Amino acid sequence: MSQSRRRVIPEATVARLPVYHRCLLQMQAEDRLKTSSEQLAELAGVNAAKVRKDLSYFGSYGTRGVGYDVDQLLIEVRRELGLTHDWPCVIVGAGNLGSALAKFAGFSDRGFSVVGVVDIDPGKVGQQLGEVTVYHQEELPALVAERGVVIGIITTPPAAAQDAADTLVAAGVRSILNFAPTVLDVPGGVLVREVDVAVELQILAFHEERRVVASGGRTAAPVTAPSSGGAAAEAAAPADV
Amino acid sequence: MSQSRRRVIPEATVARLPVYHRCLLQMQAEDRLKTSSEQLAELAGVNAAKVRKDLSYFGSYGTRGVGYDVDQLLIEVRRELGLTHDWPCVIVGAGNLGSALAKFAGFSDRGFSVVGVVDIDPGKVGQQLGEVTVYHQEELPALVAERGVVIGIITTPPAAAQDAADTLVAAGVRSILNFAPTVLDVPGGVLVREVDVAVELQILAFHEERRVVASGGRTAAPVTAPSSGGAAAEAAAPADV
DNA sequence: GCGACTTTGTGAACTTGTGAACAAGGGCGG
DNA sequence: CCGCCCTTGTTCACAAGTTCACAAAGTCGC
Repeated sequence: MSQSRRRVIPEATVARLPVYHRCLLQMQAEDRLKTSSEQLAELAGVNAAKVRKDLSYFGSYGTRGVGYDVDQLLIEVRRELGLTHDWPCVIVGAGNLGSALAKFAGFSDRGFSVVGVVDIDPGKVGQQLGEVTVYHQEELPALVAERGVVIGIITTPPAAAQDAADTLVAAGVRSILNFAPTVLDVPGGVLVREVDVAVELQILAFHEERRVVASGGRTAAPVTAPSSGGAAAEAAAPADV
Repeated sequence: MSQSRRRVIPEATVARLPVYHRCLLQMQAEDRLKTSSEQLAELAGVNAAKVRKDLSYFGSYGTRGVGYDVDQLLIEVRRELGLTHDWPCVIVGAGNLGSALAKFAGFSDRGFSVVGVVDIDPGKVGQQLGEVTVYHQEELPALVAERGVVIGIITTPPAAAQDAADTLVAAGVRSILNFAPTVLDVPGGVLVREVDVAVELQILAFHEERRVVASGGRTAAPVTAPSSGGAAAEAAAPADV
């Protein structure tokens, strides 16, 4: 009980931890040894109080009057995010996006390794995408079992996404990152995160449209669309009207 | 005043509108004429009450006892999202991801057209990515001005992202979709949405890690990580324990 | 050593978002 | 033409998340 008392980290905080992690990595790369909630907030684009509260959820080791030790905080955040070990992922769908992600080195250095790409098209099987090989989708269960895959990334066309999800779930994968524009129907216990580029564009379009209406066609009117919905960020600088 | 009375749509609702839009498109494709908040909720993976409340914000035309007319609702949602006209976009960064997005047809049919890709690498200039040509980044202002670009999509490496954003802003773009893992510093009035694959994976990893801890290593324990942060979705089906 | 200064950690108000419950209102059968 | 039934639109209470403000706690200069 004593160890699980702090163990209720709000989702909103969880979503920000990776950003802090990234900022801390950057600081470490710049040989910065100490930092403050103020600095971290600046870099992460959030409020300083929020940073402190977020960090306090897992009992962080800052020193009052001084700040945080970059290395130590990084270790804490990394542990909290489970980045102390490697996470094997599999990509379902070897189309444009799947290929791009497979070749992309951007998250292999952050604890995630793509152990394989699968596709239902036999013509794509055997292809080499960066350092990753394309297998047939039928081999997915074997891949999951042998390589200990825990996270599945769906980059199929929407019509094939549900099937991809079913295959992943059947193979034992319970964390899915879905790039296909479909709401997946998965059994309880399976966590899905949706990333839909079109949705993001439409949200931008909404505000853009609103902007024109609100300003009567002017071009430099500041919008008032505060960050929400997970990924929005509106610059807080004073408008230069 | 009478027309701007309803004009306060919460961000959370805005983020869901594109999903409803997608579901309605699907219904229309299936020649379904009428629908209910219940059906729409099922398809969109949300609560029925939420659907009704969301739709009521822009004074929707449902009929009590009957439901919503698919075509009409689609028109309303489309207007609200500003999808009645085309949104010209430009992609900055012709790497793996930028190329994939340029070739991707997935949002051209939803009102967004990529009018060009720009890069700082002269070696990439002139390439053809699907139906889009790669230009030099210096030509971005001209592209924006001539083609009326309103949305910029950044797919550069993180180190180049801020420069890309500055270039876009200088060219007059005020809506940016940022795929680079960096928090952008933009002037007031510019809206940025961040999409970071690594962040998404890390959020999944967090819950996966937590799952192991919570269940003592069991494999089928349902997590309790309700949707939040914009893109999370946990299956609500009863766990088959 | 001691006081002033700095920055954390947190309690509490406040805002935003959600889910349930229900009254209002329109269609349909008789 | 009337009443029943169904689904919307809305209200309300609660949950989640954010921001402020300040006490606790540490360091540094003198």
